[in-house]
Amino acid sequence: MQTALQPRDITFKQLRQACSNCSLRELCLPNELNAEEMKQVDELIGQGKPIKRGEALYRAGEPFRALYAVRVGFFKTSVVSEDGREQVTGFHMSGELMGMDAISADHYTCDAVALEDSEVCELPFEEMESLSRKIPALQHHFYRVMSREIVRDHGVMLLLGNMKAEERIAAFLLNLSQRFQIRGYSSMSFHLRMTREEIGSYLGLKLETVSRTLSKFQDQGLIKVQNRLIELRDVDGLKQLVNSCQG
Amino acid sequence: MQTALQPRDITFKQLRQACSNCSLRELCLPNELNAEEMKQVDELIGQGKPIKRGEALYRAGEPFRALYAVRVGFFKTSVVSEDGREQVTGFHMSGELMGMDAISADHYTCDAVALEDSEVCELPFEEMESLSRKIPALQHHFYRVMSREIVRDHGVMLLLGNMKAEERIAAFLLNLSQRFQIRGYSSMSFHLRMTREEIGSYLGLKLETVSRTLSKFQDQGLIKVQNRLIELRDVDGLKQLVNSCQG
DNA sequence: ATCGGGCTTTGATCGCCATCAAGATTGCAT
DNA sequence: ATGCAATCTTGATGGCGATCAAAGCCCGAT
Repeated sequence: MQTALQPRDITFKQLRQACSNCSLRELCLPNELNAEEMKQVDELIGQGKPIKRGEALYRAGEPFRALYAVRVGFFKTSVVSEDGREQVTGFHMSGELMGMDAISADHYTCDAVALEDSEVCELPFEEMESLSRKIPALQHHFYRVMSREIVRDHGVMLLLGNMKAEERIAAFLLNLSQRFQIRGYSSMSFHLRMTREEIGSYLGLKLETVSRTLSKFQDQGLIKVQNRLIELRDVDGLKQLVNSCQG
Repeated sequence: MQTALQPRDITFKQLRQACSNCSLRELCLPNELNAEEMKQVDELIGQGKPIKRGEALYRAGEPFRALYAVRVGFFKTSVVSEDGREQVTGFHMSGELMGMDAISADHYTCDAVALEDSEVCELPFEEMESLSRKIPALQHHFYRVMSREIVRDHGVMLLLGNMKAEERIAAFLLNLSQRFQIRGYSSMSFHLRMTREEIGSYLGLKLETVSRTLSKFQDQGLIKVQNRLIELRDVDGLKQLVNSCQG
Protein backbone atom coordinates (compact mmCIF):
# COMPACT_ATOMS: atom_id res chain seq x y z
CA MET A 1 0.00 0.00 0.00
CA GLN A 2 2.60 2.46 1.02
CA THR A 3 4.68 1.62 -1.98
CA ALA A 4 2.06 3.30 -4.08
CA LEU A 5 2.71 6.48 -2.19
CA GLN A 6 6.46 6.51 -2.51
CA PRO A 7 6.47 9.01 -5.33
CA ARG A 8 5.31 11.55 -2.76
CA ASP A 9 8.81 11.55 -1.36
CA ILE A 10 10.02 13.03 -4.60
CA THR A 11 9.04 16.58 -5.37
CA PHE A 12 7.16 17.22 -8.57
CA LYS A 13 10.05 19.25 -9.89
CA GLN A 14 12.48 16.40 -9.43
CA LEU A 15 10.12 14.04 -11.15
CA ARG A 16 9.93 16.22 -14.20
CA GLN A 17 13.56 16.88 -14.63
CA ALA A 18 15.28 13.71 -13.58
CA CYS A 19 16.96 11.95 -16.49
CA SER A 20 17.14 8.89 -14.28
CA ASN A 21 13.36 8.61 -14.42
CA CYS A 22 13.01 9.57 -18.04
CA SER A 23 11.77 7.01 -20.51
CA LEU A 24 13.95 8.60 -23.16
CA ARG A 25 17.11 7.97 -21.21
CA GLU A 26 18.40 5.30 -23.53
CA LEU A 27 18.00 7.66 -26.47
CA CYS A 28 19.63 10.71 -24.89
CA LEU A 29 22.27 9.27 -22.62
CA PRO A 30 24.78 6.44 -22.62
CA ASN A 31 23.43 3.41 -20.79
CA GLU A 32 26.69 2.72 -18.96
CA LEU A 33 26.15 5.43 -16.36
CA ASN A 34 26.07 4.35 -12.73
CA ALA A 35 23.80 5.98 -10.14
CA GLU A 36 26.36 8.53 -9.04
CA GLU A 37 27.17 9.59 -12.61
CA MET A 38 23.50 9.79 -13.46
CA LYS A 39 22.99 12.07 -10.51
CA GLN A 40 25.73 14.41 -11.75
CA VAL A 41 24.11 14.57 -15.16
CA ASP A 42 20.71 15.19 -13.62
CA GLU A 43 22.04 18.17 -11.74
CA LEU A 44 23.25 19.83 -14.91
CA ILE A 45 20.19 19.45 -17.04
CA GLY A 46 17.69 22.23 -16.67
CA GLN A 47 14.01 22.11 -16.05
CA GLY A 48 12.01 20.90 -19.03
CA LYS A 49 11.28 23.95 -21.15
CA PRO A 50 7.97 24.19 -23.01
CA ILE A 51 7.92 25.49 -26.58
CA LYS A 52 4.59 26.21 -28.21
CA ARG A 53 3.84 25.12 -31.73
CA GLY A 54 5.29 27.60 -34.17
CA GLU A 55 7.74 29.06 -31.67
CA ALA A 56 11.49 28.97 -32.17
CA LEU A 57 13.66 27.21 -29.63
CA TYR A 58 16.59 29.12 -31.07
CA ARG A 59 17.40 30.99 -34.24
CA ALA A 60 20.44 31.17 -36.48
CA GLY A 61 22.92 33.67 -35.15
CA GLU A 62 21.98 33.44 -31.48
CA PRO A 63 24.95 32.71 -29.20
CA PHE A 64 25.50 29.08 -28.38
CA ARG A 65 25.05 28.00 -24.82
CA ALA A 66 23.30 24.66 -24.80
CA LEU A 67 22.31 21.61 -26.76
CA TYR A 68 18.66 20.65 -26.55
CA ALA A 69 17.08 17.22 -26.28
CA VAL A 70 13.50 16.89 -27.44
CA ARG A 71 11.53 15.53 -24.51
CA VAL A 72 8.07 15.84 -25.99
CA GLY A 73 6.99 17.00 -29.41
CA PHE A 74 8.45 17.57 -32.82
CA PHE A 75 10.86 20.10 -34.31
CA LYS A 76 12.23 21.13 -37.63
CA THR A 77 15.62 22.74 -38.10
CA SER A 78 16.26 24.88 -41.14
CA VAL A 79 18.61 27.30 -42.77
CA VAL A 80 17.02 30.35 -44.34
CA SER A 81 18.78 32.01 -47.24
CA GLU A 82 18.90 35.76 -47.74
CA ASP A 83 16.21 35.73 -50.36
CA GLY A 84 13.88 33.98 -47.93
CA ARG A 85 14.08 30.46 -49.22
CA GLU A 86 14.13 27.78 -46.57
CA GLN A 87 16.11 24.57 -46.54
CA VAL A 88 14.87 22.19 -43.86
CA THR A 89 17.91 20.31 -42.57
CA GLY A 90 16.09 17.90 -40.31
CA PHE A 91 13.02 16.83 -38.38
CA HIS A 92 13.60 15.94 -34.75
CA MET A 93 11.54 13.84 -32.41
CA SER A 94 11.74 12.83 -28.77
CA GLY A 95 15.14 11.77 -27.54
CA GLU A 96 17.01 13.52 -30.33
CA LEU A 97 19.64 16.20 -29.78
CA MET A 98 19.63 19.55 -31.56
CA GLY A 99 22.16 22.34 -31.76
CA MET A 100 25.37 20.45 -32.48
CA ASP A 101 25.97 22.64 -35.51
CA ALA A 102 26.51 25.55 -33.11
CA ILE A 103 29.64 24.22 -31.40
CA SER A 104 32.02 25.13 -34.20
CA ALA A 105 31.07 28.78 -34.69
CA ASP A 106 29.77 29.38 -31.17
CA HIS A 107 26.38 30.39 -32.49
CA TYR A 108 23.48 28.44 -33.90
CA THR A 109 23.48 28.15 -37.67
CA CYS A 110 19.89 26.87 -37.99
CA ASP A 111 16.49 27.86 -36.74
CA ALA A 112 14.82 25.24 -34.57
CA VAL A 113 11.04 25.58 -34.63
CA ALA A 114 8.45 23.45 -32.85
CA LEU A 115 5.93 21.83 -35.18
CA GLU A 116 3.69 20.95 -32.26
CA ASP A 117 3.55 21.92 -28.59
CA SER A 118 6.82 20.55 -27.31
CA GLU A 119 9.18 20.39 -24.41
CA VAL A 120 12.96 20.26 -24.43
CA CYS A 121 15.71 19.56 -21.94
CA GLU A 122 18.57 22.00 -21.90
CA LEU A 123 22.12 20.63 -21.84
CA PRO A 124 24.49 23.51 -21.01
CA PHE A 125 27.37 22.60 -23.23
CA GLU A 126 30.35 23.90 -21.32
CA GLU A 127 29.22 22.13 -18.17
CA MET A 128 28.47 18.93 -20.08
CA GLU A 129 31.88 19.14 -21.68
CA SER A 130 33.66 19.41 -18.38
CA LEU A 131 31.54 16.69 -16.79
CA SER A 132 32.29 14.47 -19.77
CA ARG A 133 35.96 14.76 -18.91
CA LYS A 134 35.18 12.92 -15.70
CA ILE A 135 32.79 10.41 -17.26
CA PRO A 136 34.39 8.72 -20.28
CA ALA A 137 31.10 7.12 -21.31
CA LEU A 138 29.48 10.52 -21.48
CA GLN A 139 32.30 11.98 -23.53
CA HIS A 140 32.13 9.08 -25.94
CA HIS A 141 28.38 9.44 -26.11
CA PHE A 142 28.60 13.00 -27.41
CA TYR A 143 31.16 11.99 -30.01
CA ARG A 144 28.84 9.21 -31.08
CA VAL A 145 25.78 11.39 -31.29
CA MET A 146 27.60 13.92 -33.43
CA SER A 147 28.98 11.17 -35.60
CA ARG A 148 25.48 9.79 -36.08
CA GLU A 149 24.34 13.21 -37.21
CA ILE A 150 27.12 13.23 -39.81
CA VAL A 151 26.07 9.79 -41.06
CA ARG A 152 22.47 10.93 -41.23
CA ASP A 153 23.48 13.98 -43.25
CA HIS A 154 25.39 11.76 -45.68
CA GLY A 155 22.20 9.77 -46.13
CA VAL A 156 20.33 12.94 -46.99
CA MET A 157 23.05 13.90 -49.43
CA LEU A 158 22.66 10.54 -51.13
CA LEU A 159 18.93 11.04 -51.28
CA LEU A 160 19.19 14.56 -52.69
CA GLY A 161 21.96 13.71 -55.10
CA ASN A 162 20.79 10.42 -56.53
CA MET A 163 17.14 9.69 -55.93
CA LYS A 164 14.03 10.54 -57.89
CA ALA A 165 10.99 12.14 -56.30
CA GLU A 166 9.17 8.86 -55.64
CA GLU A 167 12.24 7.30 -54.09
CA ARG A 168 12.77 10.29 -51.85
CA ILE A 169 9.21 10.28 -50.56
CA ALA A 170 9.25 6.54 -49.99
CA ALA A 171 12.53 6.78 -48.10
CA PHE A 172 11.15 9.64 -46.06
CA LEU A 173 8.01 7.77 -45.05
CA LEU A 174 9.96 4.65 -44.12
CA ASN A 175 12.38 6.70 -42.07
CA LEU A 176 9.57 8.36 -40.12
CA SER A 177 7.87 5.03 -39.64
CA GLN A 178 10.99 3.49 -38.17
CA ARG A 179 11.58 6.38 -35.82
CA PHE A 180 8.01 6.23 -34.54
CA GLN A 181 8.37 2.54 -33.97
CA ILE A 182 11.52 2.95 -31.89
CA ARG A 183 9.55 5.31 -29.65
CA GLY A 184 6.74 2.85 -29.19
CA TYR A 185 4.27 4.51 -31.55
CA SER A 186 2.65 2.79 -34.47
CA SER A 187 4.96 2.36 -37.41
CA MET A 188 2.03 1.66 -39.71
CA SER A 189 0.04 4.82 -39.27
CA PHE A 190 1.14 8.20 -38.05
CA HIS A 191 0.43 11.87 -38.20
CA LEU A 192 2.71 14.13 -40.22
CA ARG A 193 3.59 17.15 -38.13
CA MET A 194 4.92 19.15 -41.06
CA THR A 195 3.38 20.74 -44.15
CA ARG A 196 3.89 19.46 -47.67
CA GLU A 197 6.10 22.46 -48.23
CA GLU A 198 8.36 21.53 -45.31
CA ILE A 199 8.61 17.96 -46.54
CA GLY A 200 9.46 19.30 -49.97
CA SER A 201 12.10 21.61 -48.59
CA TYR A 202 13.74 18.74 -46.75
CA LEU A 203 13.63 16.47 -49.80
CA GLY A 204 14.54 19.03 -52.43
CA LEU A 205 11.09 18.96 -54.03
CA LYS A 206 8.25 21.43 -54.49
CA LEU A 207 5.12 21.00 -52.42
CA GLU A 208 3.04 20.10 -55.48
CA THR A 209 5.38 17.23 -56.24
CA VAL A 210 5.09 15.97 -52.68
CA SER A 211 1.32 16.11 -52.86
CA ARG A 212 1.17 14.44 -56.25
CA THR A 213 3.51 11.68 -55.21
CA LEU A 214 1.53 10.91 -52.06
CA SER A 215 -1.64 10.74 -54.15
CA LYS A 216 0.09 8.44 -56.60
CA PHE A 217 1.26 6.15 -53.80
CA GLN A 218 -2.32 6.02 -52.58
CA ASP A 219 -3.61 5.10 -56.03
CA GLN A 220 -1.02 2.32 -56.16
CA GLY A 221 -2.18 0.99 -52.80
CA LEU A 222 1.14 1.69 -51.13
CA ILE A 223 -0.28 4.06 -48.54
CA LYS A 224 -3.48 5.76 -47.47
CA VAL A 225 -3.37 9.53 -47.11
CA GLN A 226 -5.91 11.62 -45.27
CA ASN A 227 -4.48 15.06 -45.06
CA ARG A 228 -1.63 14.62 -42.57
CA LEU A 229 -2.59 11.14 -41.46
CA ILE A 230 -0.51 8.49 -43.20
CA GLU A 231 -1.18 4.80 -43.19
CA LEU A 232 1.41 2.48 -44.68
CA ARG A 233 -0.32 -0.26 -46.66
CA ASP A 234 2.60 -1.93 -48.42
CA VAL A 235 5.88 -1.42 -46.64
CA ASP A 236 7.71 -3.87 -48.89
CA GLY A 237 6.49 -2.02 -51.93
CA LEU A 238 7.88 1.20 -50.52
CA LYS A 239 11.17 -0.47 -49.70
CA GLN A 240 11.44 -1.78 -53.24
CA LEU A 241 11.00 1.73 -54.56
CA VAL A 242 13.90 2.94 -52.43
CA ASN A 243 16.12 -0.03 -53.13
CA SER A 244 15.76 0.40 -56.85
CA CYS A 245 18.10 3.31 -56.41
CA GLN A 246 20.00 3.17 -53.23
CA GLY A 247 20.24 -0.33 -51.90
CA MET B 1 76.62 28.57 -39.79
CA GLN B 2 76.02 25.90 -37.33
CA THR B 3 72.43 26.95 -36.91
CA ALA B 4 71.83 25.63 -40.34
CA LEU B 5 72.89 22.24 -39.12
CA GLN B 6 70.69 22.07 -36.07
CA PRO B 7 68.08 19.90 -37.73
CA ARG B 8 70.67 17.16 -37.60
CA ASP B 9 69.99 16.85 -33.91
CA ILE B 10 66.50 15.72 -34.75
CA THR B 11 66.12 12.34 -36.39
CA PHE B 12 64.43 12.23 -39.75
CA LYS B 13 61.60 10.22 -38.27
CA GLN B 14 60.86 12.83 -35.67
CA LEU B 15 60.92 15.53 -38.26
CA ARG B 16 58.34 13.80 -40.32
CA GLN B 17 55.93 12.97 -37.62
CA ALA B 18 56.07 15.84 -35.18
CA CYS B 19 52.86 17.85 -35.14
CA SER B 20 54.82 20.57 -33.38
CA ASN B 21 56.83 21.12 -36.55
CA CYS B 22 53.96 20.69 -38.95
CA SER B 23 52.79 23.64 -40.96
CA LEU B 24 49.27 22.28 -40.83
CA ARG B 25 49.16 22.40 -37.05
CA GLU B 26 46.73 25.28 -36.92
CA LEU B 27 44.35 23.37 -39.18
CA CYS B 28 44.53 20.02 -37.37
CA LEU B 29 45.03 20.94 -33.74
CA PRO B 30 43.82 23.56 -31.29
CA ASN B 31 46.33 26.39 -31.00
CA GLU B 32 46.04 26.61 -27.22
CA LEU B 33 48.28 23.60 -26.60
CA ASN B 34 51.40 24.18 -24.54
CA ALA B 35 54.68 22.38 -25.22
CA GLU B 36 53.97 19.52 -22.84
CA GLU B 37 50.51 18.91 -24.27
CA MET B 38 51.84 19.09 -27.80
CA LYS B 39 54.40 16.47 -26.91
CA GLN B 40 51.69 14.14 -25.65
CA VAL B 41 49.77 14.56 -28.87
CA ASP B 42 52.90 13.98 -30.92
CA GLU B 43 53.48 10.70 -29.18
CA LEU B 44 50.07 9.40 -30.17
CA ILE B 45 50.04 10.30 -33.80
CA GLY B 46 51.56 7.69 -36.03
CA GLN B 47 54.13 8.01 -38.71
CA GLY B 48 52.89 9.73 -41.84
CA LYS B 49 51.33 7.04 -44.01
CA PRO B 50 51.61 7.30 -47.80
CA ILE B 51 48.59 6.49 -49.97
CA LYS B 52 49.07 6.21 -53.70
CA ARG B 53 46.65 7.83 -56.09
CA GLY B 54 43.64 5.60 -56.58
CA GLU B 55 44.23 3.65 -53.39
CA ALA B 56 41.73 3.53 -50.55
CA LEU B 57 42.74 4.78 -47.13
CA TYR B 58 39.78 2.87 -45.75
CA ARG B 59 36.58 1.39 -47.07
CA ALA B 60 33.02 1.31 -45.81
CA GLY B 61 32.55 -1.54 -43.35
CA GLU B 62 36.10 -1.73 -42.08
CA PRO B 63 36.41 -1.53 -38.30
CA PHE B 64 37.03 1.90 -36.91
CA ARG B 65 40.29 2.55 -35.19
CA ALA B 66 41.52 5.96 -36.18
CA LEU B 67 40.68 9.30 -37.66
CA TYR B 68 42.98 10.49 -40.43
CA ALA B 69 44.31 13.94 -41.14
CA VAL B 70 45.38 14.70 -44.68
CA ARG B 71 48.99 15.79 -44.53
CA VAL B 72 49.69 15.93 -48.24
CA GLY B 73 47.39 15.31 -51.16
CA PHE B 74 43.72 15.12 -51.90
CA PHE B 75 40.97 12.64 -51.05
CA LYS B 76 37.38 11.97 -51.87
CA THR B 77 34.98 10.20 -49.53
CA SER B 78 31.96 8.46 -50.96
CA VAL B 79 29.12 6.12 -50.23
CA VAL B 80 28.50 3.43 -52.81
CA SER B 81 24.99 2.07 -53.16
CA GLU B 82 24.20 -1.58 -53.83
CA ASP B 83 23.58 -1.01 -57.50
CA GLY B 84 27.01 0.55 -57.82
CA ARG B 85 26.10 4.19 -57.93
CA GLU B 86 28.46 6.47 -56.08
CA GLN B 87 27.60 9.51 -54.00
CA VAL B 88 30.67 11.57 -53.24
CA THR B 89 30.18 13.04 -49.77
CA GLY B 90 33.24 15.24 -49.71
CA PHE B 91 36.63 16.26 -51.04
CA HIS B 92 39.36 16.62 -48.47
CA MET B 93 42.61 18.50 -48.61
CA SER B 94 45.58 19.01 -46.30
CA GLY B 95 44.75 19.65 -42.70
CA GLU B 96 41.28 18.16 -42.90
CA LEU B 97 40.09 15.27 -40.79
CA MET B 98 38.38 12.18 -42.22
CA GLY B 99 36.58 9.27 -40.62
CA MET B 100 34.35 10.99 -38.09
CA ASP B 101 31.34 9.20 -39.55
CA ALA B 102 32.81 5.95 -38.19
CA ILE B 103 32.58 6.81 -34.50
CA SER B 104 28.88 6.12 -34.18
CA ALA B 105 28.73 2.65 -35.71
CA ASP B 106 32.32 1.68 -34.95
CA HIS B 107 33.06 1.10 -38.60
CA TYR B 108 33.64 3.41 -41.51
CA THR B 109 30.56 4.22 -43.55
CA CYS B 110 32.38 5.78 -46.50
CA ASP B 111 35.24 4.89 -48.77
CA ALA B 112 38.16 7.31 -48.60
CA VAL B 113 40.21 7.25 -51.81
CA ALA B 114 43.26 9.30 -52.69
CA LEU B 115 42.87 11.39 -55.83
CA GLU B 116 46.61 12.03 -55.98
CA ASP B 117 49.63 10.58 -54.21
CA SER B 118 48.97 11.54 -50.62
CA GLU B 119 50.05 11.16 -47.06
CA VAL B 120 47.94 11.00 -43.93
CA CYS B 121 48.50 11.16 -40.19
CA GLU B 122 46.78 8.52 -38.14
CA LEU B 123 44.93 9.61 -35.00
CA PRO B 124 44.09 6.47 -32.98
CA PHE B 125 40.69 7.48 -31.68
CA GLU B 126 40.52 5.74 -28.34
CA GLU B 127 43.87 7.13 -27.33
CA MET B 128 42.94 10.59 -28.54
CA GLU B 129 39.70 10.36 -26.64
CA SER B 130 41.41 9.52 -23.39
CA LEU B 131 44.10 12.14 -23.91
CA SER B 132 41.39 14.69 -24.61
CA ARG B 133 40.03 14.03 -21.14
CA LYS B 134 43.26 15.47 -19.78
CA ILE B 135 43.49 18.33 -22.27
CA PRO B 136 40.22 20.29 -22.39
CA ALA B 137 41.31 22.26 -25.44
CA LEU B 138 41.84 19.03 -27.33
CA GLN B 139 38.46 17.67 -26.33
CA HIS B 140 36.78 20.87 -27.39
CA HIS B 141 38.71 20.80 -30.63
CA PHE B 142 37.25 17.45 -31.65
CA TYR B 143 33.75 18.61 -30.83
CA ARG B 144 34.36 21.68 -32.94
CA VAL B 145 35.74 19.77 -35.88
CA MET B 146 32.78 17.42 -35.89
CA SER B 147 30.41 20.34 -35.57
CA ARG B 148 32.08 22.01 -38.53
CA GLU B 149 31.53 18.86 -40.55
CA ILE B 150 27.82 19.01 -39.70
CA VAL B 151 27.63 22.65 -40.77
CA ARG B 152 29.42 21.79 -43.99
CA ASP B 153 26.98 18.98 -44.69
CA HIS B 154 24.06 21.37 -44.13
CA GLY B 155 25.62 23.62 -46.73
CA VAL B 156 25.73 20.75 -49.19
CA MET B 157 22.12 19.92 -48.42
CA LEU B 158 21.16 23.52 -49.21
CA LEU B 159 23.11 23.29 -52.43
CA LEU B 160 21.54 20.00 -53.47
CA GLY B 161 18.06 20.97 -52.38
CA ASN B 162 17.77 24.50 -53.68
CA MET B 163 20.34 25.38 -56.28
CA LYS B 164 20.42 25.02 -60.04
CA ALA B 165 23.31 23.45 -61.90
CA GLU B 166 25.11 26.73 -62.60
CA GLU B 167 24.78 27.85 -59.02
CA ARG B 168 26.12 24.54 -57.74
CA ILE B 169 29.17 24.65 -59.97
CA ALA B 170 29.90 28.27 -59.12
CA ALA B 171 29.60 27.53 -55.40
CA PHE B 172 31.86 24.53 -55.83
CA LEU B 173 34.58 26.47 -57.61
CA LEU B 174 34.48 29.29 -55.07
CA ASN B 175 34.67 26.82 -52.23
CA LEU B 176 37.72 25.11 -53.70
CA SER B 177 39.31 28.46 -54.41
CA GLN B 178 38.89 29.56 -50.81
CA ARG B 179 40.30 26.35 -49.41
CA PHE B 180 43.36 26.55 -51.64
CA GLN B 181 43.90 30.13 -50.55
CA ILE B 182 43.82 29.20 -46.85
CA ARG B 183 46.60 26.72 -47.58
CA GLY B 184 48.73 29.28 -49.32
CA TYR B 185 48.05 28.14 -52.86
CA SER B 186 46.67 30.36 -55.56
CA SER B 187 42.97 31.00 -55.21
CA MET B 188 42.75 32.22 -58.79
CA SER B 189 44.02 29.19 -60.62
CA PHE B 190 44.18 25.60 -59.52
CA HIS B 191 44.17 22.04 -60.68
CA LEU B 192 41.07 19.91 -60.21
CA ARG B 193 42.06 16.59 -58.75
CA MET B 194 38.76 14.90 -59.53
CA THR B 195 36.96 13.85 -62.70
CA ARG B 196 33.87 15.56 -64.04
CA GLU B 197 31.95 12.53 -62.92
CA GLU B 198 33.16 12.89 -59.33
CA ILE B 199 32.28 16.56 -59.31
CA GLY B 200 28.88 15.64 -60.66
CA SER B 201 28.36 12.99 -58.04
CA TYR B 202 29.18 15.44 -55.29
CA LEU B 203 26.89 18.12 -56.75
CA GLY B 204 24.02 15.88 -57.77
CA LEU B 205 24.63 16.40 -61.50
CA LYS B 206 25.66 14.24 -64.44
CA LEU B 207 29.14 14.59 -65.84
CA GLU B 208 27.84 16.04 -69.08
CA THR B 209 26.13 18.83 -67.18
CA VAL B 210 29.33 19.61 -65.31
CA SER B 211 31.28 19.74 -68.56
CA ARG B 212 28.69 21.88 -70.31
CA THR B 213 28.43 24.31 -67.42
CA LEU B 214 32.19 24.77 -67.23
CA SER B 215 32.25 25.44 -70.98
CA LYS B 216 29.44 27.94 -70.59
CA PHE B 217 31.27 29.74 -67.77
CA GLN B 218 34.28 29.95 -70.03
CA ASP B 219 32.22 31.43 -72.86
CA GLN B 220 30.86 34.00 -70.42
CA GLY B 221 34.37 34.95 -69.36
CA LEU B 222 33.83 33.78 -65.80
CA ILE B 223 36.59 31.21 -65.87
CA LYS B 224 39.15 29.61 -68.13
CA VAL B 225 39.12 25.83 -68.39
CA GLN B 226 41.90 23.69 -69.74
CA ASN B 227 41.00 20.15 -68.90
CA ARG B 228 41.51 20.06 -65.15
CA LEU B 229 43.22 23.41 -64.86
CA ILE B 230 40.81 26.11 -63.74
CA GLU B 231 41.48 29.82 -63.77
CA LEU B 232 38.96 32.12 -62.14
CA ARG B 233 38.50 35.23 -64.27
CA ASP B 234 35.53 36.92 -62.62
CA VAL B 235 35.12 35.91 -58.99
CA ASP B 236 32.40 38.52 -58.37
CA GLY B 237 30.44 37.18 -61.29
CA LEU B 238 30.60 33.69 -59.82
CA LYS B 239 29.56 35.01 -56.41
CA GLN B 240 26.59 36.75 -57.95
CA LEU B 241 25.50 33.49 -59.52
CA VAL B 242 25.54 31.80 -56.14
CA ASN B 243 23.93 34.67 -54.29
CA SER B 244 21.02 34.80 -56.67
CA CYS B 245 19.86 31.67 -54.92
CA GLN B 246 21.41 31.28 -51.58
CA GLY B 247 22.62 34.58 -50.16
C1' DA C 1 -22.31 28.43 -36.84
C1' DT C 2 -19.81 31.00 -40.00
C1' DC C 3 -16.08 33.08 -42.02
C1' DG C 4 -11.37 33.47 -43.62
C1' DG C 5 -6.75 32.06 -44.39
C1' DG C 6 -3.60 28.59 -44.81
C1' DC C 7 -2.94 24.15 -46.62
C1' DT C 8 -3.72 20.71 -50.11
C1' DT C 9 -5.05 18.75 -54.46
C1' DT C 10 -5.18 18.53 -59.29
C1' DG C 11 -4.53 20.11 -64.08
C1' DA C 12 -1.77 22.26 -67.96
C1' DT C 13 2.42 23.78 -69.66
C1' DC C 14 7.39 24.72 -69.69
C1' DG C 15 12.27 24.36 -68.93
C1' DC C 16 16.21 22.26 -67.00
C1' DC C 17 18.86 18.59 -66.88
C1' DA C 18 19.25 13.52 -67.89
C1' DT C 19 19.96 10.51 -71.41
C1' DC C 20 21.72 8.77 -75.67
C1' DA C 21 25.26 9.20 -79.00
C1' DA C 22 29.52 10.27 -81.37
C1' DG C 23 33.97 12.37 -81.53
C1' DA C 24 37.96 14.62 -79.57
C1' DT C 25 41.55 14.82 -76.30
C1' DT C 26 44.52 13.30 -72.71
C1' DG C 27 47.71 10.55 -70.64
C1' DC C 28 49.45 6.21 -69.51
C1' DA C 29 51.70 1.79 -70.78
C1' DT C 30 54.38 -0.50 -73.85
C1' DA D 1 56.70 6.98 -80.74
C1' DT D 2 52.41 4.35 -80.75
C1' DG D 3 48.12 2.67 -79.28
C1' DC D 4 44.55 2.15 -76.17
C1' DA D 5 41.55 3.25 -72.42
C1' DA D 6 39.79 6.70 -69.78
C1' DT D 7 38.14 11.18 -69.75
C1' DC D 8 36.03 15.05 -71.72
C1' DT D 9 33.26 17.79 -75.07
C1' DT D 10 29.38 18.75 -77.77
C1' DG D 11 24.95 17.81 -80.03
C1' DA D 12 20.06 16.03 -80.22
C1' DT D 13 16.17 14.49 -77.85
C1' DG D 14 13.09 13.41 -74.06
C1' DG D 15 11.16 13.18 -69.40
C1' DC D 16 10.75 14.59 -64.75
C1' DG D 17 9.62 17.87 -61.83
C1' DA D 18 9.02 23.12 -61.59
C1' DT D 19 5.89 26.57 -62.46
C1' DC D 20 1.50 28.71 -63.11
C1' DA D 21 -3.26 28.43 -62.08
C1' DA D 22 -7.58 27.38 -59.87
C1' DA D 23 -10.51 25.01 -56.97
C1' DG D 24 -11.40 22.35 -52.68
C1' DC D 25 -10.56 21.37 -47.90
C1' DC D 26 -9.50 21.90 -43.13
C1' DC D 27 -9.12 24.29 -38.99
C1' DG D 28 -9.00 28.05 -35.95
C1' DA D 29 -10.93 32.54 -34.77
C1' DT D 30 -14.74 35.19 -33.90
